[in-house]
Amino acid sequence: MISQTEENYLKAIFKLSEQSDKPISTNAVSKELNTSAASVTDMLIRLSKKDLVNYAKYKGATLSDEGSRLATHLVRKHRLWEVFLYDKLGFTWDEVHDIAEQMEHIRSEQLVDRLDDFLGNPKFDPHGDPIPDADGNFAQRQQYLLASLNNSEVGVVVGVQEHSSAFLQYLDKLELVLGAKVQIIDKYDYDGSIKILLNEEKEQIITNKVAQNIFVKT
Amino acid sequence: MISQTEENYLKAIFKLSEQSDKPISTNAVSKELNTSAASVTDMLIRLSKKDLVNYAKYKGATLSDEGSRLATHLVRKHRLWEVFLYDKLGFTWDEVHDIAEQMEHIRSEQLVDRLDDFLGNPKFDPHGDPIPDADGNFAQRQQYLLASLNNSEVGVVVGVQEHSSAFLQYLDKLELVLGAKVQIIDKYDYDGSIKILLNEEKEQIITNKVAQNIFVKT
DNA sequence: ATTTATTTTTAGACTAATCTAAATATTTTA
DNA sequence: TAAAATATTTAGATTAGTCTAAAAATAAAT
Ligand SMILES: [Mn+2]
Ligand SMILES: [Mn+2]
Ligand SMILES: [Mn+2]
Ligand SMILES: [Mn+2]
Repeated sequence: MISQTEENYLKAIFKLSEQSDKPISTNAVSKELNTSAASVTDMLIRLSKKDLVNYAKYKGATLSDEGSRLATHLVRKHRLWEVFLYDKLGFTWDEVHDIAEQMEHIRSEQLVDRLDDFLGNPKFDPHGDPIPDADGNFAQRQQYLLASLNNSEVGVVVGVQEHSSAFLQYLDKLELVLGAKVQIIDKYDYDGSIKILLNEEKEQIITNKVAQNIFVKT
Repeated sequence: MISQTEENYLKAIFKLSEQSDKPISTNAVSKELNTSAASVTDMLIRLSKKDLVNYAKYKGATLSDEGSRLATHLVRKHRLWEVFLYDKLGFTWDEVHDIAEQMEHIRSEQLVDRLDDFLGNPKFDPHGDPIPDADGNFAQRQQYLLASLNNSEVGVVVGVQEHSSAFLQYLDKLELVLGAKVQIIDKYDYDGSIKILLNEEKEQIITNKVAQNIFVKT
């Protein structure tokens, strides 16, 4: 049996592994989970005894096949619950994550699969992140950073890089939500800010920081 | 903050308190939760330090007002999730309890209240047990044991006393489910078994043990 | 009213998960 | 490449929750 705490460590390592190919350092995990580095070392030793991570002293950790499978399943549950909260209960996209953090730990294969069907087998969660299927396969999609588009190019918002409530609420204010159509009018070298045409009707300027955290498909 | 384990103890004491007015003994809790009596003593001391139970050595425990409030809220969550699993995901009444045991610990006031609305503010769960509202008030209903009806009396099944999967699955086979209409044809003193007319069409004999575990309204 | 049986508490130990402080490795910088 | 800075591990402690075995209290039976 694997504990909720162990699950959280696996998920953290999984998340960090998406951002880099190298083994994940003790400190990276410690920062991600707000625990001490000492605690992380302890846990990595425990997880490697269970063959869920490959760990070598001072060398960091990677997920084993089984660890990876478990982490992917957690991500599946997390994102399906986010869809449930958003689609069925009317929560906003900045509210769903914290509740899903709890719900992802519910153990019942039947529950996950029935939930998936109940929700219409969604392929993406409310933040545009892909939902792995029962076999752990993610839907892949070409997506670019909004900041990388050139003048006059058009994109549709399909995801976010940042997931903080503050950022998501700010996007609501800017009306830069999933599905929004964005055309690049001009890019200003001075501070990297970008003038866009939003949904073919409204021009506005967004900062580079915002544009660096939005994914679009073209 | 209260832990999941503490929540389970509160719920156990709450459940046992429904069956008797006296303080709940250490052994009763230990039996209910499958833990040692020593563990229960430890926990009762901890819970009484948090003013969630009133506990005196060798005298058993009762819930404080706050403990009772928390336990009722857990029951509310448990039964709402059972309705969700039954109504929305198509689980059977013998499957919902175990999953709800996990889901009842999810912490979010908003979630509970939105779920309640989503489900149409149900007053009873799939076993016919009343669901407390947000203020902790239960819908009360006159209900009798099927075994207590007299010859020719009619009742509608509205609940069960036993909640074991074995019993619930057996009731499915007998078609003695919630809503079934039952008329007493004859009661046999020899072994207490009862001949009933089910849904105005089928006669069958049920054991006293079954009749003692079914609630009907008349 | 003693003795016997049962219940409950205490004593002591264990595991999971966490922390701080100190020791040791690794990496960076000069 | 030696010194300084940073990262990681070890040592030792703490808390929640659990257990078994022994001691003490309560209840039941003779
Ligand atoms: Mn999330
Ligand atoms: Mn998400
Ligand atoms: Mn139940
Ligand atoms: Mn129920």
